[in-house]
Amino acid sequence: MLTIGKLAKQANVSVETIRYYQRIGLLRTPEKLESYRYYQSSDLERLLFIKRAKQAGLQLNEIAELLALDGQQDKQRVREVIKKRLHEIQQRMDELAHLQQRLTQWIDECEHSTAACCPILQALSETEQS
Amino acid sequence: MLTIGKLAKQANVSVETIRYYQRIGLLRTPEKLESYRYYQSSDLERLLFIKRAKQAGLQLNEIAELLALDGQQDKQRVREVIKKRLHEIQQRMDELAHLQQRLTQWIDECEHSTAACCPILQALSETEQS
DNA sequence: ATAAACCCTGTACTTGGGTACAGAGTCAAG
DNA sequence: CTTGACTCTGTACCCAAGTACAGGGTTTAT
Repeated sequence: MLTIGKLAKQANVSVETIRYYQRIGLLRTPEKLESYRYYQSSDLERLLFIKRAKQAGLQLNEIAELLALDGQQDKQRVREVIKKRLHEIQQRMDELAHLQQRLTQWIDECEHSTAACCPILQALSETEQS
Repeated sequence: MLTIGKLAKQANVSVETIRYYQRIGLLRTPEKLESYRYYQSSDLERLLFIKRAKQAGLQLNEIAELLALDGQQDKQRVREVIKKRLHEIQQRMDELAHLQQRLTQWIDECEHSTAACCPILQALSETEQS
């Protein structure tokens, strides 16, 4: 008899996480059997699917979509979901690269400047709009 | 007489944003003068500093630290703040690069596979722990 | 038989950076 | 002297993905 605590232990997630997934409709909430709810191995499999997909960088709403697709062999749609995520990842990486470049340049300038006042603070205080 | 609305317009931020910065202690809240609060050019400068630092990818708590340092010529500490941010950016980029690699590989496999069932869903359903 | 360990529901809190009101007071232009 | 645009304080809400209880009931191990 798989209670929620044992299910949590087997998937190595917290009970609260499972309840959260239930709240957002990602996992079913089984009927009560004498005041407790009992789970099946299919619930564990689904939970493990979610865990792996999360580790792969997917968001819960995307995982929900994949789970809805599962079993329908809709390869096209699966790829679309993944490609959308890839696009977002690429965008975020581009942004971060820009920030990195700017900050690195500042550090550089600051390290090689002989000015008493830090050029970083100077740059941030300059009144011209970029 | 610079009221909050005019200050907001000059810095091109919303009134609510200014009030938020006041709430978290990033901007001062001037005394009331006959029921309204009036601002000075130093408040505008500080607000613009915040805006620029934000554009440069710094977080508000880091900006608060820089503002506390400002005028003290503490170049060392300024660099430390920026370097810490750079480190976090690098970590996040590494994470994203990993996710990107994994998802790209999956897309590839899925596109070249002739299996009826999508290999992505397969991978996510496999019971072995990574 | 009792206490620890578990389960239930429901609600509030977290982070970061704000946004969105409500309800009341005030200022300025026509 | 009114009306519309502003300001004030205070509170609630947004996103994502949970975490953290409180205050009950239940089951299991000793």
